[in-house]
Amino acid sequence: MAVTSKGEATRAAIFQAALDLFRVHGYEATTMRAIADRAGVSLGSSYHYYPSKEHLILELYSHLHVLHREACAPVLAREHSLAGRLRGVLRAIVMTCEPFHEVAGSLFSTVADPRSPLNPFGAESTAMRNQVIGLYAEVVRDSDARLAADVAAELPRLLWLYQMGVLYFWIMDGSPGRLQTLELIDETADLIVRLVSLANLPMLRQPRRRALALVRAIAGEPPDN
Amino acid sequence: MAVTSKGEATRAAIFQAALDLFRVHGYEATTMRAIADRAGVSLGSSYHYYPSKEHLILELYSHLHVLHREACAPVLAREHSLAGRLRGVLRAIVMTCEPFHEVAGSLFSTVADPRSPLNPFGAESTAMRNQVIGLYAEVVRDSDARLAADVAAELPRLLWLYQMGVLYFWIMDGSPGRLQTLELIDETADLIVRLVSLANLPMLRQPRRRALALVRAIAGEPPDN
DNA sequence: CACCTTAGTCGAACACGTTCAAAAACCATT
DNA sequence: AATGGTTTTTGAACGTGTTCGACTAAGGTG
Repeated sequence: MAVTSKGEATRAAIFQAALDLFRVHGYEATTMRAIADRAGVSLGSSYHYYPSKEHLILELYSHLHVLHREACAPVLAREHSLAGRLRGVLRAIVMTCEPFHEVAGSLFSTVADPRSPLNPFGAESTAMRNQVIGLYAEVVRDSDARLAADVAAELPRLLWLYQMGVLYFWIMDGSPGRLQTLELIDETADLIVRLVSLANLPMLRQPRRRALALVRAIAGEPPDN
Repeated sequence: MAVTSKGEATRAAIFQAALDLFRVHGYEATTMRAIADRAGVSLGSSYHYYPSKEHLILELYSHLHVLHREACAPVLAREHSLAGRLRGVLRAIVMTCEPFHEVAGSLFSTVADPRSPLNPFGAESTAMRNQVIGLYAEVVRDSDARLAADVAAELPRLLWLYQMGVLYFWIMDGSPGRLQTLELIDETADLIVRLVSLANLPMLRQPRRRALALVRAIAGEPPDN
């Protein structure tokens, strides 16, 4: 779509204009005509670089993922408790996405559609999914928590799912300063760590085995990293 | 919106036309003009009865909810174990919605948007939400499971959330006969009952309290039924 | 330099959801 | 029957995302 450096510059200008307008007016109130105007190009040109308005969100999506990894790095280097690492990573994602809170709803509903190539569960986003799961594998691996091997094996995938739940909660969260989301993160991160470390209790052993078997059966080894 | 019986008939015709077209072409590919045409009314009339295209989905929802309640009745009358009742209700919802499986994806992504008036967590769907939560209250109340009072109080709401998770899984499920979803239901229903009945263990008491407090803090008493 | 290919640009036109003011049909009351 | 108010219906607009065919600019090739 953008082959020459001139094309690349135009593409960047369109994305930047969209970003600015999204921030100020939100996603829906921002028209493609306004984006084109601000970028100094014609309406048609915008569609030369981005096949649809939603594709501008997609660009934002990968943009945010990079920022998130950067935001995570310090806390992952510093913190060693599993709960602390989890909290840190989740807080980081909320902070990173905060400027786009209003846009996030549209992003989510776009991506939630099973037919969307960007659906987090779909085949086409395996790479991105594995990156995020890999992040949580790192969260688990370098923590000082002592976990059973079978739990440790499936935990990253489950934490990835957990992150998606938290993000959806955040999208819906209208509380000032997004305090509800922060409370949710603090409480659930703690709860998860507590439950995971209790998983060795004799009484929990059988449910744990079946639960993990279910996760394996569904998420399957085939598309594994 | 529909005061006279004639109005009621028109409203029904529009809904029926929408249903037919949704089934065949899906939600997005169905235009309001096509619906109006098929119903034999003008475009404007459709908007007299349904403020927006999305409101047709809402009607479909309550339509399906009625069918679901009917499909549930036998198993709820017969079955007394909590796990059996849960399984029954969830299988029933999957069966009921099956004719709309292909459409469900676009419906979901439309409804998942926080700005949509149909968002399940939003204010406008409180009535529908409480109906479903009420169904799960019935599932819990008339079962022979012995639950702590605090757990029993929050469980219906949590089961409603669980149902939404299962439904999203079902939407994504492309397996023949939807067998994966059925397996998920069987396993998780069992797992939930097991965990809930273990909630009285001394070691689980404190996490349980905090978890329930969190649910209360977030779902809140204010918009309670 | 002339030519050709391709990337980039443009803006008019289209389709669809939605709005609105006015017409028509309907119904109760006089 | 006539009147007045309410419900229902209509179709022409409007705004917006998207498409498309044509034009321009740039760069390589003989």
